[in-house]
Amino acid sequence: MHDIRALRDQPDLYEMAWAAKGRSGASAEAVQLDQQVRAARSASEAAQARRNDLSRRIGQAKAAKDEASAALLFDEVEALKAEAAGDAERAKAAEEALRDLLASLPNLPAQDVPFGEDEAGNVEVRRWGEPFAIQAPRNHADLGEALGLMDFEAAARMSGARFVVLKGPLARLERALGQFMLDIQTLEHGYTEVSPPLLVRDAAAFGTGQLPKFSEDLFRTTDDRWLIPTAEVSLTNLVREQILAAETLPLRLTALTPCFRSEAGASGRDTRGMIRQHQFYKVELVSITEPDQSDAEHERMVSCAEAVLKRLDLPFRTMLLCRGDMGFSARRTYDLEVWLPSEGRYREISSCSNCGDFQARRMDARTKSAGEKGTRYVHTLNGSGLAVGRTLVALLENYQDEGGRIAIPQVLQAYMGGVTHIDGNA
RNA sequence: GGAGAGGUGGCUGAGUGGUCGAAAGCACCGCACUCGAAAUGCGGCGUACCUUUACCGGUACCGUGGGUUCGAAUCCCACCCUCUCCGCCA
Repeated sequence: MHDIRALRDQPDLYEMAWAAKGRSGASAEAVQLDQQVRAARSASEAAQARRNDLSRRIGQAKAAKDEASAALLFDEVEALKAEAAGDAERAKAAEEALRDLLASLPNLPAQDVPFGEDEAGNVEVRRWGEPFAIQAPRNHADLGEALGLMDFEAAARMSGARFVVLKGPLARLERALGQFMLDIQTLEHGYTEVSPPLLVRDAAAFGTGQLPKFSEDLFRTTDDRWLIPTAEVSLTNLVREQILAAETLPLRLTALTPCFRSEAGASGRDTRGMIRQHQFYKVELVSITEPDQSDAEHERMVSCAEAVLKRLDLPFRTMLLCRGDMGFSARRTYDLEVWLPSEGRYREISSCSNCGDFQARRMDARTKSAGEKGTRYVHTLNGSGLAVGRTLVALLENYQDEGGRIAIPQVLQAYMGGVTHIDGNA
């Protein structure tokens, strides 16, 4: 959601950002609607003020048993009614139109976000690790199926495409990864573990920016809730409609949850394997900060996500997304991309965004300092730390040997009951 | 799922059609008293938007959205939420 006053002050700034996202003219439209809103509202309020005054005098006349004066005032009010109703209706219509428009417009990128249309415009910030030399690397789906521990067909029989069944040590590896990541974020990075609802209402999905524009990406329940596409929704909405004491910030929250995505616009993409599923586990990181702290928190969050890949010794690079490739709610986003030998390229495994006050406005989440008079909107940040399914993919592919065995990184072995390799006979 | 009770300002809580943005108490802030503190006394103390250099002023808000009325915290309807009891259930 956007601050209409800020927009009023600098319409060009907004126009530039929105034009780049195909919403050219939206800024001018909002300014115009805003003028309509305020004109109609002023007229409506003036009429209402007169009506309130007359009603008050009717009350006084009645109290004084002066029925004649009351009758005169009645007529006066009656005459006002039609006029006032028209103004009120116009004000309401314009307000709704403005609200709907503003709710549909994406966040503005931060100053330092590079220009660019799409993925190609992203900027590599740093790179860590060297891709392993693997002879004729097999992809994770082939490896998993050959091991007899990954079954897409069984999943398809009961659930359809974009689901998978993991078995035995592979199922355990998924669990191990989740626990491992959660332990790092809670024990080492100070995030508080949360076990949140996976079903949320409209208002929550609106708060983080999934609604109203992206409902087709979500699954809907029969009682009109939404399955969360990421724990970002649940964790961020923890502070909705709250006024947080400044000294309690930053809030650092993490959760390991399933995520559900319809992948409506992705038909044909990544159809084979576990890269793009309707359901996957993810460890999510969310920070709630004071406005001037969010940029520093963002860098910190990225390093918290990177730490997991480093610990697993998986080569990755960190990308600063360009304007065209950023999501709806973000003002700056870093993606972590892990090396996938079978594809010979880096693929997204984490996305860390600073949303500024964009989500906070939609949720009405504010902060207040001790001596301070008013309140300010908090800043919200979210990041994957990491996507468990894709990390499993990366592990399989990067740790395979010629025989199709998978080595378990040392840091995970404790979580795997001491298992050092997965070879299918386990 | 059935039956019932209830949602009022930071908190407790009064208010069943007219000057109610809302009593009172607590909390908080200022002043007085005091060497200081406590106690006491006096005063102040909601939010958002509009207008204004400022002062003043206006509008809205008593869970949410509609409705009745000249006028709604108060009456009517729908919904949301909380609590109690019963039923069912991991």
